[in-house]
Amino acid sequence: MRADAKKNYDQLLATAREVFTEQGADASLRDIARRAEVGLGTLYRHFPTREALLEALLRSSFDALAAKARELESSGASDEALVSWLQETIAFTHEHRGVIAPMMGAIEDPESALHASCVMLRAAGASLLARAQADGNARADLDGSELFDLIAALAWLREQPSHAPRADRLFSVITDAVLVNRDA
Amino acid sequence: MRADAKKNYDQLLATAREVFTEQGADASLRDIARRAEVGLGTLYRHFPTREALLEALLRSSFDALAAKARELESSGASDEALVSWLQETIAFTHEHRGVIAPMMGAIEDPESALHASCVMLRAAGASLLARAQADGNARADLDGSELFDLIAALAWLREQPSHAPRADRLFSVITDAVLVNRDA
DNA sequence: ACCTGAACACCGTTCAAGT
DNA sequence: ACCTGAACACCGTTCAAGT
Repeated sequence: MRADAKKNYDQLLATAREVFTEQGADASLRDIARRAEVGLGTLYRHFPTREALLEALLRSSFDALAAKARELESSGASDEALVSWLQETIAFTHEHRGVIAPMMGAIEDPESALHASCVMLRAAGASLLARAQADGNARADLDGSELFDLIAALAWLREQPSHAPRADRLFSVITDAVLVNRDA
Repeated sequence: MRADAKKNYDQLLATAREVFTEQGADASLRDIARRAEVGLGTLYRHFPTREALLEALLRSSFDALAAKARELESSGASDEALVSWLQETIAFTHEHRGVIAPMMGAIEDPESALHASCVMLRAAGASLLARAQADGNARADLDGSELFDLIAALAWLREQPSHAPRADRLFSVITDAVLVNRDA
């Protein structure tokens, strides 16, 4: 990449991070180009879709969540491992308001720039779920897609201001539904 | 209301119903005015906000859901009553794609035209939940707001195309979480 | 090889001018 | 009393013209 191109690329990413943090992942791309002091066409060539920009911005976070899952797989209790990972994943989406809707769109669209990351995330969750199920700690009749749906639902809820005071409560209601209640 | 005003009002509502059904509750208001063959200003005077238009369109459905809840309250099993009502409520939102987000925004915003309907819906669910709790059929540590959150989460999931094949499964996972599992 | 911004086709919302 | 649509301030996306 030419030096000036690289500079624009980096500047766009840094500005996108700022603007998405302020306004959510559906912020105006025009505004990002403007604040990055870069032509609108430059943004579109580096990042042909909003998903491509999100992917470049969030790739390392996706990787970190996948790494965390691998790490947790060889940790103590399989149910606690699953719950911690769910918590971290929800926290990640919460830090990036508006990202769960494109992720949900991307998971079954191989053309989306977010597809691979979402599939990886679903697989990471599926592994932790499988271990918990093998231990008898999680409902046997759930799969990775359903876990991903539950994550998405919780993530979307957390984006709703009216839901905020109940976010932690609902998280535990849903995780209770995933885990086998060993006190029963 | 003057006769011509009434005619425009009705025409707008009928067209909005069509367009929202085709494109979801976030469809273009301009498009609705155009297809209703009415000036854009006329739409805005009759319905100052998108919420006002949705409210006029859906009021009877909200009333029907509240009536259904009252009816179910004096029916057989309290757990089955709650589940049927949840099912009908989710089906309603599914018929009106895009409506759950403004509803979630309206529930804590008294200025929203959808506020009263949403509060009514939450109260209707809360009644059925309270009866199921009194019978020992539902988790005691849930309230109407949390039930509304769960409804919203399921409704949002159902709007996601990728989720479609798992909609019924996830519904039962969530209702299992609400109901006390009497086989345990 | 890369950048720019005008151009196009849309929005939501307001409001002066009309009937 | 009500209606209309131009006007304004935005979008996303493309692409001819520049360096």
